[in-house]
Amino acid sequence: MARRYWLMKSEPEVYSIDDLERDGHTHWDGVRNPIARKNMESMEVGDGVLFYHSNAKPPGVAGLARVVKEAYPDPTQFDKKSHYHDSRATPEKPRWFMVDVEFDERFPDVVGLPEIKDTPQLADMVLVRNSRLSVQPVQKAEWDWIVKRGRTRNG
DNA sequence: GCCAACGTTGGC
DNA sequence: GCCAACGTTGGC
Repeated sequence: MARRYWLMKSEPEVYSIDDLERDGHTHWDGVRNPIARKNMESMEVGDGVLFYHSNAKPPGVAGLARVVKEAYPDPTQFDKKSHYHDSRATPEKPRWFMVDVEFDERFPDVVGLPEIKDTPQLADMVLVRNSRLSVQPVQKAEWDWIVKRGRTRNG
C-alpha cells in the first residue's frame, strides 16, 4: 500500500512542533469532528503528517511527523474532567479516536499560509478550500512541494 | 476583537 | 427531514 499523506493542525500555544520534538511522539487526542475522525481512521503506520500551526503568527506548516500507531479510542472522551469529555461515549461504544505520531523534522522556517494560498499548485489543498478541517488528506504533489519549500530557509 | 465559514442542535 | 439559531474555528 502506497504511503499516504495528511495535514494535522495544532495550536502552538497548546502543542507545537517544538513540543513534539522534545517529546519524540504524542497521542493526537481531542479531535471532535466526524470528517477529521474518518481521516484519522484511514491512517496507516508510516503515513506522513504535515504538522500545521493554527492560530499562530504566522500560521503554516512547521514540520513533519509520521503515524506510528493507528486509530484507537481517545481516552479523554470518558474523562468527566476533560474539556473533551463526551457523555454519549462509553468504552464499549467509543465515539472518538486518536492516532500516535512521531517527530520527523522541524522546518527552519514555517511554510506560511499566505504563501500556500499564493501557490497555484496548492490551490486544491483542503487547507485552502475548507480552512476549518483539522485533519485532512494531502496529495503527494502537495506534500512534495511543501517539504521542499520547508527545507529551504527563507531569505 | 471581529467575523466568515462551517458544524451541530433541536423545534417543528 | 428541514432549517434557524447557536457555537466553534481560525485567519486577519
